Amino acid sequence: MAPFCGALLAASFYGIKDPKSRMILLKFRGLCCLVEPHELPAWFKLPASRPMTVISDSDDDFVIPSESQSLVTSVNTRKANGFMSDVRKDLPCEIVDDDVDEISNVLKKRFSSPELVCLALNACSVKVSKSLIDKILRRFNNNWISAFGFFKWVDNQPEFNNKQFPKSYDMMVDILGKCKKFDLMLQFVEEMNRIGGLVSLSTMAKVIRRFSGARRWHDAIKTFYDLELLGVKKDCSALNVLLDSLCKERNVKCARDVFLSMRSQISPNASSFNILLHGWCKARKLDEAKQVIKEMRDFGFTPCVISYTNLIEAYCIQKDFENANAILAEMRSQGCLPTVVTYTIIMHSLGKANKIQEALQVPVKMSRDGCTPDTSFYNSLIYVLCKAGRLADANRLFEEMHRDGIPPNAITYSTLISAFCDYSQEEDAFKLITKMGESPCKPDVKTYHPLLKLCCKRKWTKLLMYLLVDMFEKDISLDPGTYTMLVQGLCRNDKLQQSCLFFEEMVLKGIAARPRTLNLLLEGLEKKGIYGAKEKIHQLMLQARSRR
DNA sequence: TGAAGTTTAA
Repeated sequence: MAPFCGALLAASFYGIKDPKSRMILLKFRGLCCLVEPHELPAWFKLPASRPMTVISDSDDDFVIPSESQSLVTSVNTRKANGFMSDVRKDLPCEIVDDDVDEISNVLKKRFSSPELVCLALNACSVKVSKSLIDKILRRFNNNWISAFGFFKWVDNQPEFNNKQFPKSYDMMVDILGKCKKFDLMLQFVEEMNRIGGLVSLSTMAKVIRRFSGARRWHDAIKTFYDLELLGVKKDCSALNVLLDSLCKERNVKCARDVFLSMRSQISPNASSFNILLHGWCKARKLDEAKQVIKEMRDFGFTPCVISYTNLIEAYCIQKDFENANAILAEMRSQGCLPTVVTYTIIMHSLGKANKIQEALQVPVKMSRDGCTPDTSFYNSLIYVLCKAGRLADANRLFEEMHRDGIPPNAITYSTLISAFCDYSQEEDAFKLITKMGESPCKPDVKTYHPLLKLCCKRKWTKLLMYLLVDMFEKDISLDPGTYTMLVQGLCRNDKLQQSCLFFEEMVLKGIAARPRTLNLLLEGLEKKGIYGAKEKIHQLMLQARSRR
C-alpha cells in the first residue's frame, strides 16, 4: 500500500484510485486530500494511465465548505445530464492527435535530463511531422528538459531532415532562453550554424530578446554586434530588434545609447524612432518622447498613427485626458486617423480612471469613424463593464463576440473570470473555466490566479488543490505574484506547512520574497511553535542572499 | 508577443 510510481512521485504529484470505494487521493507538493470522484469539477480529469492502488486516507485534513458543495454539485449535475458530452459533440472537428498524446504521456513523466527523455522516447512509434514537432514544443515550452530531449530524439529519427524545419529550431532556441539555459542556448545556435542554413535574424531575435528579458543587457548587445559571425546581416531590422527588446524590458536609456553609437553605421528607419518613442512613453518621460518626434522629423520621417498613439498612451497613463484629446485633434488635422488601437487605449484608460460614462462613449465615437472593433477592443470594453460592476452586460458582450465573428481569446476569459471572482460569483467563474477548457483558448497563470485567490479567501483547500494539480498537468508554472498570494493565503488559512512548501519553491527558483510575505510566514510559524520550519526558512533566506 | 492596445496584483 506504499505510495508508488517513481517518476510522478519525483515530481511530487500523484493521484491514486481505490477501485472499491472509488476514492481518489490527490497529492501535490505536500498538499494532500481524499475525494470522491463526483467531487471533482467536470473540467478536472485524471489521466487514464495513472495506476490504481488502495490507500488509506490518513493524510486528509481538508474540508470542503458547504458553499463549494453546491458549486461541485451543480457542475456535477450538468455532467450527469450529459452537459460535457454535448459540448464535445458540438465541437466542429476535434482533432485527436494520437501521436501527440503518446509523446506527451512520456514527456509528462518529468525526467532529470534530456538524454533520459530521448531514451524513453525510443519506445514510441510515431511518425515525425512538422505539426507534431510544433505541437509538442508549444505544449512543453515551460519544460526545457522535455522539450530538448524530444528535439534531440527527433534529430535522431532517420526520416527527419533538419533543414526543413528552421522554425522548429527557432522555437527550441526560444524555449532554452525562456528557461534561462543560456549556455545551452548558445551551444545550440552554434550547432545550427554548423548544420548550415538554419540561423536567421528571427533565431537571433529570440536570443536577443531572452537575454534582455533576463536583464543581461551586455549579452543582448554583444549578440547583436557578433551577428555576422553567424552569417546574419547587421542591418536596420536587426538594430530595431535590439532597440525594441531593450525598450520592452524598460531600458530605454541603453537603447538610446546603442542607437546613438550605431547611427553612423546603420541608417535608422521610421520604426527605429517609433520604438524609442514607445520606450520613453512607457517610462513616462514625455520630454524625451517629444524630443524623439523632433529628431524623427529632422531625419525626414513624418510621425504616423503609431507615433501619435504612443503619445496619446503616455498622456492616458498620467490620466491627462485633456492632452490626449489635444493629440487626437492634432493627428486628425494632419489627416492621420486613429485606429482601433488608439481607441482601445483611450477607452481602457478612462475605465481605469473610473470615468465609466466617458469610456462607454468611445465605442460610439469609434463606429462614427467607421472603425471596427476587434478582440482586444472587446476585452477592454468587457474590462470597463466589469469595473462598473455590470457583469451581466459584460457576459452578454462575451456571448455576442461569437455571434459577431470576433473570437474571444484567453484574455477575454481571464478578464471575465477575474471579475466573477472579485464579485464572488464563483459558480460563474468555474463555469467559464470549464467552457474555456472546451475552447481553443489556453489558460495561463493569469487565468488561474483569481480562482486560486478566491479559494484561499474562502478556505476551499480541496478546490485550491484541484486547480494546482490542473495547472501542473498543463505545465503552467507559477509566477512571483501567484507564489506570494499562495504563501500568504495558505498562511492565513493556518496551512503553514503548505505555505512553507510554496515559499521554499519560490526562493529556490530565485524569486525574491517580499519582506511582508516572509514576516507573515515567520510570525505564523512562531505562533504555532513550529520552530524547525522557522529555522529552515532562515537558512533558506541566508542562502538566497549569498547567491545574490 | 515583438514599431502602438486588452487579463492578476503588491
